[in-house]
Amino acid sequence: MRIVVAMSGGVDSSVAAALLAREGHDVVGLSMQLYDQQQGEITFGSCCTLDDLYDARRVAASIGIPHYIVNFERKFEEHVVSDFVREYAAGRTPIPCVHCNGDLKFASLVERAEAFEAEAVATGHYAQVDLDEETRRYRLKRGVDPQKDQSYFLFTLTQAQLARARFPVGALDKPAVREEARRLGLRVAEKKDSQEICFVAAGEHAGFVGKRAQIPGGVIQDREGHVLGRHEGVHRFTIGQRKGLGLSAGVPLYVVGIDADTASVTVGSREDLERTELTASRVNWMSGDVPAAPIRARAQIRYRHREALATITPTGSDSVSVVFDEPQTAITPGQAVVFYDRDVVLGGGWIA
RNA sequence: UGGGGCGUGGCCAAGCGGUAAGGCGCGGGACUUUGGAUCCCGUAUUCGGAGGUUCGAAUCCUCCCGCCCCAA
Repeated sequence: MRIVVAMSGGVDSSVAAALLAREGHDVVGLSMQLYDQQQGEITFGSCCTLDDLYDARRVAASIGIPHYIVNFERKFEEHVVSDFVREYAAGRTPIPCVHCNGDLKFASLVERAEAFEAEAVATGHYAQVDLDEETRRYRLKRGVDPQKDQSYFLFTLTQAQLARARFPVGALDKPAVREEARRLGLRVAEKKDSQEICFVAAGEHAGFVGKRAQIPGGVIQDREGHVLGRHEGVHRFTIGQRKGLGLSAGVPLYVVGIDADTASVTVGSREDLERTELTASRVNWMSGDVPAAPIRARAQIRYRHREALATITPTGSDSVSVVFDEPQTAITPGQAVVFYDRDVVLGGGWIA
């Protein structure tokens, strides 16, 4: 079977490609060029740089598969970067990785795959897919390694995309992946895990957004409306944030509310961050139909959040109301809420 | 200028004769394919200023400076 592998230049996708090749598949490596490497405008983050493309190329060569670099600069700008800026400007906190996965890797890349007459698209995500024999639906499941599971970032995938998706490292844990990389002699075996937003250097995202959007400053207030200080734009904050407020009080202060319309940021105590309910829109019930009645499931409100039991009530074809059994800390608009039945992703949506 | 109170690191604050707690903030690290959180480490040779008492003072005394409250 011909399979296209999205190679980022990291260990995971490198091993994914190697495993598929070893299984005898006709593997084609594709790497996405996401931004013009020549323009000094972007301060580079930790992945998808020229060095990473080079690593991907070298890995492809060493495992004996063809490798191509596809130019996704425009798509990346359209789907990932512009959304990132728009969301922050609106006082929400975006997850660029979800768009990168859904809109690029599993949408645009699938199109490219067709040009290569490939039947499937593989990535280095820690997630699993299988076909539910009863419903004849594809199911997205958590990766075997609970520490590295990335199913949360894949909740927008459709049945058509799942049908073609392959996650070769999803059945392994990270140490096993590194071990495999070492065994294969891959140059990226000890490469550091990617982290943080790939197109923005650590700690620079506020500056990045500020350069692309005019965002007014405003006040920082407590829950009673007392002005405690000023800030230079709502894009510098997210719900639950503690650092960078420039305020001191007897107890740590956290951002508990952001209002882009009035450019105000509200702070409060840690307890003030707790909420039991949320609503989500653009919900993708990826493995089934919209439930006819409220369901009990576990909901995860951020990557690395321990999923919590909740009652999920559909309020429309793609909207839901979620009520947790226990209060959750820092439910943040712009982040995703993903529903799980054990390790199976039922669906997910965007927190309003 | 009658009475009272206070001035300790960026903020708050303990200490009240024995050689500067703690919290917040800030910096660094760990963790992490979003942001945030969390955890660990660091952060005043010095206590508004100048004298004095004392073996020894942020702590006692004197004067000065600056705030605040009450009364007129």
